[in-house]
Amino acid sequence: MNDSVSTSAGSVSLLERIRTGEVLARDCPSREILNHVCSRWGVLVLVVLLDGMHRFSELRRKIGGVSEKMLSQALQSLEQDGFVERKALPVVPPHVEYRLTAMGEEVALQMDGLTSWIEDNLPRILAAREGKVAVG
Amino acid sequence: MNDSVSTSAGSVSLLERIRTGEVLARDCPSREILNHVCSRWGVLVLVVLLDGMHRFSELRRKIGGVSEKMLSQALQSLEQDGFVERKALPVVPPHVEYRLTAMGEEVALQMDGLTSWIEDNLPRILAAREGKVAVG
DNA sequence: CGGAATCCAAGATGATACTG
DNA sequence: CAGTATCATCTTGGATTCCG
Repeated sequence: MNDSVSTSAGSVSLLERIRTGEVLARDCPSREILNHVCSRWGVLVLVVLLDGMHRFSELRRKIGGVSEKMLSQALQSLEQDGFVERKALPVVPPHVEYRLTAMGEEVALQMDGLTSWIEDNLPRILAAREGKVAVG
Repeated sequence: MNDSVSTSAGSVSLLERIRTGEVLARDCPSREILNHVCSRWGVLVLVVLLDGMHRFSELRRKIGGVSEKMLSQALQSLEQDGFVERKALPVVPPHVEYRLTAMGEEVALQMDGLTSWIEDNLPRILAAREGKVAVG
């Protein structure tokens, strides 16, 4: 369905709203970016890369449970969005380095704030959950 | 090994050992919480509720593109984690209110930081993308 | 080593219809 | 109004295999 916009005589066009980057608008490109950085593996990649350059297999080892395919996919999304820089050295065996761009470090700090908060408050959260679902 | 530090927290420098802690462990419950608040609709629900109490259909109207089912599901996850409080008034027609708990407001602030950053930097991000995906 | 390609299972998502 | 139930579909995720 169409959502709000253009109510009064004021000519607030859809394009203008999109240009300002409204995550609540279904057609805004920011939704896609949000999904990339918030994706199951994307957020973890960002947090790990805050620690500096990593090679593919280092990332894979640090991020518990990620498959090669998913890691590769997450890295590609983040690289396309300009958050991660990929440098492949022309050697044998292959040597590829991943690191955050300046912009990537900014988002990564946001995600680190989130993951840190969750880790710090995990006991509180789990306690709240027990009180809700336990009844059975 | 690198960091065997776990929950002592407090005196450990953030930038020195960028938490390779809980969220990176595949079996840690924090992963599930992370996925709830980072889910496609969960993050938007949190951000909207930062504005105060909302009814179901108000949320649905504000969050462009969400279906009833997905909104309902996101709200249930967030309620279970103790981030959202649901109050159903016994009237006809039904009247249900959703609002953030104290804990929910804390996470919501984190997510708001993220979404705001994305909105503010969308032009930069899209520009970076153009340079990558565009013509070969 | 660092992927890409393929196949398949599982889960997310959405439109529709229905209920209290 | 605020959901739930159902079914069809699209996307994720993982294991395997192959390549430079």
